[in-house]
Amino acid sequence: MSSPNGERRRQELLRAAAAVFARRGYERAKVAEIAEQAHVATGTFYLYFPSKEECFLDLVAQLYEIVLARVARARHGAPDVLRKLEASIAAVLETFEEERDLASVVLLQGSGSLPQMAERLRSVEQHLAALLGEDLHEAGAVGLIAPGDSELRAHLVIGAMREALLYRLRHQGAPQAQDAAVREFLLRALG
Amino acid sequence: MSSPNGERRRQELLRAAAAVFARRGYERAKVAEIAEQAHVATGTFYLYFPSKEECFLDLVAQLYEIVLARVARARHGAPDVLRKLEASIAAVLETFEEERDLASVVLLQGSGSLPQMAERLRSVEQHLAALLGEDLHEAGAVGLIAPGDSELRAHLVIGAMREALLYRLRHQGAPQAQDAAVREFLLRALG
Amino acid sequence: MSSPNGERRRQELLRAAAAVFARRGYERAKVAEIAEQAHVATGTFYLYFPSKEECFLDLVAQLYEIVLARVARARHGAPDVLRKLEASIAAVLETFEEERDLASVVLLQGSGSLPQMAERLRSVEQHLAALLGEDLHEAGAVGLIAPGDSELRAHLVIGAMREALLYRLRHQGAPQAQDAAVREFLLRALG
Amino acid sequence: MSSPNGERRRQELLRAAAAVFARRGYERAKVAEIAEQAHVATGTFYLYFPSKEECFLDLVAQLYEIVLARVARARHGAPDVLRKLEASIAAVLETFEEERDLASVVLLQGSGSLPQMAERLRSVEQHLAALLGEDLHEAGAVGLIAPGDSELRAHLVIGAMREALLYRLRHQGAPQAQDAAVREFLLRALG
DNA sequence: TATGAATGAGAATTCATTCAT
DNA sequence: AATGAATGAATTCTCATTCAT
Repeated sequence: MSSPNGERRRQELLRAAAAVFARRGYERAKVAEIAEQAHVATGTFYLYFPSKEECFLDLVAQLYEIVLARVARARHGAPDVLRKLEASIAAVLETFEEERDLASVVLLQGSGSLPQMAERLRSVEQHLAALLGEDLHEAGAVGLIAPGDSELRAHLVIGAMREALLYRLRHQGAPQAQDAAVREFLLRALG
Repeated sequence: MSSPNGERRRQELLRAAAAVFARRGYERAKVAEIAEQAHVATGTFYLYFPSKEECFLDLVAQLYEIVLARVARARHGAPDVLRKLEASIAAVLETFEEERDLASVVLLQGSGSLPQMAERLRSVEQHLAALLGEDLHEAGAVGLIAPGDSELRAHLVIGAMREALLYRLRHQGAPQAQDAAVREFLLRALG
Repeated sequence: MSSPNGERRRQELLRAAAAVFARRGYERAKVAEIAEQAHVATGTFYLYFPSKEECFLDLVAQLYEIVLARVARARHGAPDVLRKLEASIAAVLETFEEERDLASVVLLQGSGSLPQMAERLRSVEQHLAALLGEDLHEAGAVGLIAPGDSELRAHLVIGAMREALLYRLRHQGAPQAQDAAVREFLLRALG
Repeated sequence: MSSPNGERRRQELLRAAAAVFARRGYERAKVAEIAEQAHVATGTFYLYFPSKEECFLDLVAQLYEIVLARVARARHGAPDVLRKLEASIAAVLETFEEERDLASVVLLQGSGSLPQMAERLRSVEQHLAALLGEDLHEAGAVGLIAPGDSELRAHLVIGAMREALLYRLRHQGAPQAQDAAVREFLLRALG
C-alpha cells in the first residue's frame, strides 16, 4: 500500500472517486462505481481506504494540501502586502480551475454531506481566511485598504471567489477574463 | 388535507423537515425523524407529501417565494438604483436571518443533495442575480458604479452574501453590525 | 345495517368491490378505492364489512348463491337427465355472462388470492361438480353417455366452461353462438 | 453471476421462488422467504433478479419454454394429425405433472397477480391454442373430427386440461389413469 | 351512521462492507 | 494484493384499519 505501485493505485482510486463524487454527490456515489471507474474490483477499494467516508475526507485533505501549498508559494514571491493578497486570490482561482472534479466536490457537495466533511471544509476555509485576514489586517493598519473587520472581510472574499468558481463551473467561459474581473471586484471591495 | 387544519399540519411538517434537513442533511434525514419532530406518525408524512424528495423541494420553493417577495417589496420603496441595490442586499440578509433552518438547508445542503434541487437553487439564484444585474447595469450606465460584466458581478455579490450568511450561521454574532460591514464591502466592490 | 337502507348500501359496496377487484386483483385493490367507487368515505366501508378479506369472501358467497340457485332452477324444469345436464351448463354460462365483474373476480383472481378464498371457490366448484356428476352417473348408468369417472368428467366440463367464459371475457363475441358451440362440444365429449 | 456457479444459484432461487409463490401466492410471498428457502441472504436475491416481479415473470417464461418445447417435440414424432393432437395433450399433462410448483403458480396465481403476468400467460395459452387450433382445422377439413370454430375449441380443450391439472393438484390420484380419461374425453369432444 | 385524517406495521429494495478464494 | 459474490442493516413508502368528531 505504501509501495510505489500501491500509491499509484491509490491515486487512481482518488481520481476516480473525485469524478464520481463530483457527478453523483456523496450519498449517491456508489463504491462499486468508483471501483469500476478505477478499473478495479469493489473489494480492492477497501485495500486502500477503510471506508467510503474516509475516502471522501481524504479527497478534501488533498485539496487542502494543494490549495494551501499553492497559496503559500504564490505569497512567498510577493513583494508587498497588496501583492500577497492578489497572489493569494489568483492562486485559489487557478488551483480550482485545474482541479475541476475536486473543486466540484468541495464547492457543491460542500458541507451538506457529512458532519466531519463540514468540519474539514470549515478548517480549510478558516486557514485560508486566516492568511487573507492577516494581509487585510496589515494592509488596513498601513492605510492601504479601508479599515474594517478583517476576518469577516476575508470570508466575503472567499465567498465571492467561491461563487466565481461555481459560475465558471456552469458557464464555460474564458477563465482569464473572468479572473481579472473577479480580482478587480475584490480589490475594489477592500478599498 | 386542504382544510385549514390540513394546511396547518402541512406547515408543521415543513418546519420539522427544515429543522431535520438542516441538522442532518438531505440523505441522512429520515422521514421517521421528521414525522417524530412534527409529533405525527410516519405515515402521516405521506398524507402531505408524495415523497421525501418532494418535501425537500417544497422547502426550497418556500424560501424562493419568501426571499423574492421580500426583495421585490424592498426594492419597490427604493428611490434610486443604488438604494434598490442596497435594499435588495439587506432584504436577502434579513430574510435568511429570520429563516435559519430554511437558510441552512439551502446554503449547506444546497446543490449537493439532488439534481432537481440543484436545478431549483440555480433558478432562485438566477432570478436574484437577474434583479441585481439589472441594477448594476443601470448603475453602470449612468456612471454610478464602475463598468464591468453585470451578470458576473451580480453573482459575486450573491457569493459574498452567501458566505456572510454562512459565517453568521456559524458565529453567532450581532447581525446588524455585520450587515453594515457586508453592505459597505459590496457597495465598495462595485465602485 | 340490516335496515333496508343499510342493505342497499351494502349492496352498493359489494358492487363497487366486485368492479375494483375485477380490474385490480385482490391485493392491488384498495379499500379506499372501493369506498370511493361506492361514493362513501373510507371508514364507511368498515361499517358494512369487518375487513377487506371478508368483503372479498362475501362476494364469492354471493356468486355461489346466484349460480347454484340458477342451476337448481334450470334443472328443476328439465324432463330428463340429458336436459338437466344441458340446462345446468346453460345456466352457468348465462349467469357468468350477466355477472361479469363477479365472474372476473372468481375466474381470474381465483384461488391465488387468499387461502380461504381458494377454499370457498373449491367448494362452489365441488358443489357444481356434484350436481353434474350425479347426472353423468345417472346418464352413464342408463347408457345415454359413455361410461367413465363421473367426478373427473364433471370437472372437465367445468374447466371447459371456465375457459369458454374467459375466452368470452377477452374476445367480445356473440355469446349465443359461442354457447351453442360450447354445449355441443361438451355433450359430444360425454358421448 | 454468469459463471456456472452463478447460474446454479439462479436456478436454486427460481426453484425456491416457485415453491414459495405456489404456497403463498404472488403478493403474500416475501422475498425474504424465498431467499431463506434458497439458503441465502435477502440481498442475494437481488444479485440474480432485478425485482420480485421480474423473478415471477421469469418463472412463467421458464414454464413457457419447457411446455412448448415438450409439445413441439411430441408433435414432431406424430404420424398424423390426430396423433399430433393426442401427443400435444399428453405432453402438456406430463409436463405440468413434473413441474408441480411451476404449474401451481401458473394455474392458480395465474392472471390474478400482475397485469404483465396475465399478459404472458395469455401469450403461452395463445401459442398453445394456435398449435391445437391448426390441428383441429386440418382434422376438420379432412373430416376426421366434427366441423366447428377451431380456435374456440382449442381453448375449450385447454380449459379442460387446465381443470384436469388442478383436479390432480388437489386429489393425489394415479396420473396415468386420469390422463387416459382426459384424452378420451377430449378426443370424443372433438367428434 | 358517516366521515376522513391519522396510525404504524410491514415489505421491497439498496449498498457499504466483508471474506473465502 | 485482488477479486466479486454474499451479506443484512437500514430506509422509504403503502395501505388496512381505527377513532374522534
